[in-house]
Amino acid sequence: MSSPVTHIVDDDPAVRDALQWLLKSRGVQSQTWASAEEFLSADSRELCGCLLLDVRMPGMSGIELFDRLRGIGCHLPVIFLTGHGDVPMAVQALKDGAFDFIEKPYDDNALVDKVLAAIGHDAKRCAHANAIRALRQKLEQLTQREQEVMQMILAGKLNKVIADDLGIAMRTVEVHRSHIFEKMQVRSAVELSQLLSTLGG
Amino acid sequence: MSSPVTHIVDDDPAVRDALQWLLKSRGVQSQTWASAEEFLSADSRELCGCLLLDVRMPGMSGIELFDRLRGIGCHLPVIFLTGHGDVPMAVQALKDGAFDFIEKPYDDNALVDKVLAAIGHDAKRCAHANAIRALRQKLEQLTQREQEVMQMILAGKLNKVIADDLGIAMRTVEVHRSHIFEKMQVRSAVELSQLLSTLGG
DNA sequence: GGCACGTTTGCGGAAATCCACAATAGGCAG
DNA sequence: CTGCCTATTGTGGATTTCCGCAAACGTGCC
Repeated sequence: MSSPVTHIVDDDPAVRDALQWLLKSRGVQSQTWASAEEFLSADSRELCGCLLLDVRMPGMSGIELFDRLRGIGCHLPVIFLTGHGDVPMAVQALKDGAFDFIEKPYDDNALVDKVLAAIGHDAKRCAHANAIRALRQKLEQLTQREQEVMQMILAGKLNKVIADDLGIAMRTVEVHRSHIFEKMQVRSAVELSQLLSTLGG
Repeated sequence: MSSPVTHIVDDDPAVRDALQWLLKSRGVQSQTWASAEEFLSADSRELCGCLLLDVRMPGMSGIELFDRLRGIGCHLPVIFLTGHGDVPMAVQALKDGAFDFIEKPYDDNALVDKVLAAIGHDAKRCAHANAIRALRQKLEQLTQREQEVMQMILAGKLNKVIADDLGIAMRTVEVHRSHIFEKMQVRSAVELSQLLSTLGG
């Protein structure tokens, strides 16, 4: 897993530098982007850390970038920065899943605290995302037939019933079952069920 | 399950009446409370619907009431109303789990929409809470010993292992197992695992 | 054609689960 | 004291699961 990086998106070079300097002085790695469009061109789905986003920018606004990112499956925690934010905008942003919304001028310590909180939050998210990814990888190792059988196992059906439903011999179901457990690296149907339940959590 | 009610907490009788009238005209049941203290004395944990809360009130503020309610296990969705809200306050409220934050003067249609959204949201929460309650009720039917055995079943242990760990005969474990399935109304360890996984979801 | 892989099936046995019938023992309420 | 609940154990059998050994068939690749 990559180390957390705070991505700063602001059209003003002075602001970018000030933020980067502030974060660096507290030991927080950061990377700057001069526009929403620039950041969008990066592969943001793989990133870990957080996103410091100026609301008002020429071209694409921070809000719009936020929406776009969510649309393409990037769930990096976003902290908005704005010079003249109004309550409805802040409320909407947070309801849409923004992590925080800060008005300029900001307090250095408060901002760093929020960034650290966002990074901490994202660490959990990334860990969970990695667990999900590993699980999907295992699931993809299963053949079509094995996935069918697995569903029926999770439905609590006995091998005999599964065999009847699929119109195959019980022995075949047993073989599939064995392969499923092996590939999923579990030793019982209960473990399998618990492993899969982490997906829908 | 009780039908949803919007609880209005505001010290100004005119505001309370206006809100109640507005909601009634849209078919939304409501109940008014003249102060935070008054609402706190109600058994708010059993309520379904939402909470319209004035931020600034004599005595306990809306924000403080909100915190208190969360503290005592009331998770009714809260919509704050404020005459002169600032961004930091709105942000903090939403981060603490408030459902919405509206500035006065409010738009009637927008407010009703938000109330309806909150009520819809709470319907799901109540349904889930009821499921949890039913599950807890079943769990409480289990004796101490049965709960121990259940944990070990969920850990994927075989009856033989459970018997060894508890220092009792395998037959006894089988009896417990049977009782557990009966009381929890499931027919296999897999179903049990899935039933319990709804708790941690 | 040969080879790998997936799906299928059978045989037979070890191990585990499920269950009815039966019984002992302690705690607790009426 | 009696009845109910809980925990415990045993016997014996039906059912199910788990697994090694063996093999047949089709698809797709080299």
